Amino acid sequence: MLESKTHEVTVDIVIFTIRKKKLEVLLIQRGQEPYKDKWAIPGGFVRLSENLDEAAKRVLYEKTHVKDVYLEQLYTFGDPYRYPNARVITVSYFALIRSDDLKLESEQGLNIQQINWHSIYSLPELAFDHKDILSVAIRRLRERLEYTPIAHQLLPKKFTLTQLQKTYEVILNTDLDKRNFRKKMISLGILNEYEEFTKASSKRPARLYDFNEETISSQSGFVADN
Amino acid sequence: MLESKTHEVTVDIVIFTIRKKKLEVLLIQRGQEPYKDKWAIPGGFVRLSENLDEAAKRVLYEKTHVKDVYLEQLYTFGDPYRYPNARVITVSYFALIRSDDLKLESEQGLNIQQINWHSIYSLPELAFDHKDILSVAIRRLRERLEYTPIAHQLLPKKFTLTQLQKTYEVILNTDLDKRNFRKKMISLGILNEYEEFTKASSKRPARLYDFNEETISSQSGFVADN
DNA sequence: GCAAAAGTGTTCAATGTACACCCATGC
DNA sequence: GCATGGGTGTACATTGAACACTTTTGC
Repeated sequence: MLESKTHEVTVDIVIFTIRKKKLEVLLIQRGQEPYKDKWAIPGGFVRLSENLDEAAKRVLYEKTHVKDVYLEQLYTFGDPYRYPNARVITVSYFALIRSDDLKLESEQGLNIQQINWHSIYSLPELAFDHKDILSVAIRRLRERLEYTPIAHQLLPKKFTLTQLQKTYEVILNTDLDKRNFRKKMISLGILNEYEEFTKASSKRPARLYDFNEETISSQSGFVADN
Repeated sequence: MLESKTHEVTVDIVIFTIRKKKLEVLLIQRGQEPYKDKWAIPGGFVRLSENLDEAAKRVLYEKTHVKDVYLEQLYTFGDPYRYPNARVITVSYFALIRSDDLKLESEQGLNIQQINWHSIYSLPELAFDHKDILSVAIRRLRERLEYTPIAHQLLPKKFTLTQLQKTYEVILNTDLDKRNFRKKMISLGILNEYEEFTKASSKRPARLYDFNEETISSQSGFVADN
């Protein structure tokens, strides 16, 4: 029934970004069987010489050419039938990137048919058990957002409180109260406030902030980042 | 440097209990190299025919002869050098059992040298990266305790609020206020109150409670339990 | 002067924390 | 009657939620 005699181990990486005011995930359309033409979370085999975080980092780089991003291990999927005709155990990760850091499509080269962002609310049919992986990823992302400053991974170095709030709203898929949100963020003491302002677009300039350093570095309980 | 050409996949299971008013973990003393005589978390290879939860359940059963316990996947460790001369990727789990469900030592048979409970505060030297696995497990256990009724896995079917509180205190390694603890637990609405009382040991009898069914079954977000 | 987004405080409810005494039983 | 653990309530501080108007700018 199973053709392979060994376990193969892959990493699959759920790559999130915010684009067009939506939470989107990067998917690749498969060029061959199984699940030809279905969309899949980017992944690849773990090499014998690398650890899991390194494998995830490498695969992420191969697919997106971005480095230095938030990467966190999620969960390991190993149902014997998740992958037809082989025993493939996959260690899933999630990553956050700024979508404009990524020069998609263009230099992606040859045999990848399609690589594209998809809103998490209108997903195509996914290959394998990737729907499960994605739902674990979304849950974890939202959890992290509440307790850690990961939002900084999706924002420019300096940002306005409104930008920050929009990021939270998009990820959590709710509206937040402006005053309460600002009060909360400021009281957390994780932001630096600058005397710089957006120079404007026909409205009142907004003050710029960033996350302070200690906050960012302490965020990584189980993060492979560097 | 690495002898193996393939990944081997194991599950390692951090098995907790409360014994002698301490949080303890089940360890096995290794009989051969590598790490001969060092203590290790129980584990075993994942068979091609079984999924990860099943593998964990099986290994747990083989080592302890207990079934129907709380089991939750923790994290996957895959450093190429974590296991000498082989590439062994391990999916870690944690489990909770009532220590008196386990008839240790006796019928454990032949070639296991030693299997024993160890307080998490006075651990022997551990093999491999098992210290890391254990610290992830402890963190996760404490997290779960705050949000889910896993404590019922460590208690008799019916228990007193004092027993419940002691369980929390031992796991969290803090003292809790009796009145606040009771108020909190009762206000959560997850307990059933009985008209039964401990018949006593020279003090006032205590009322018995249990966790209500829905609570217990909904606890398993990512639990392999049955 | 007006459109558009930035910025700001108070009230109320809910939740968490600190804390000390009486109760029921077995001996 | 006393030792042992069981059981209970109140006051205060902290946190989260609801809510509307003024400010600054570019045009």
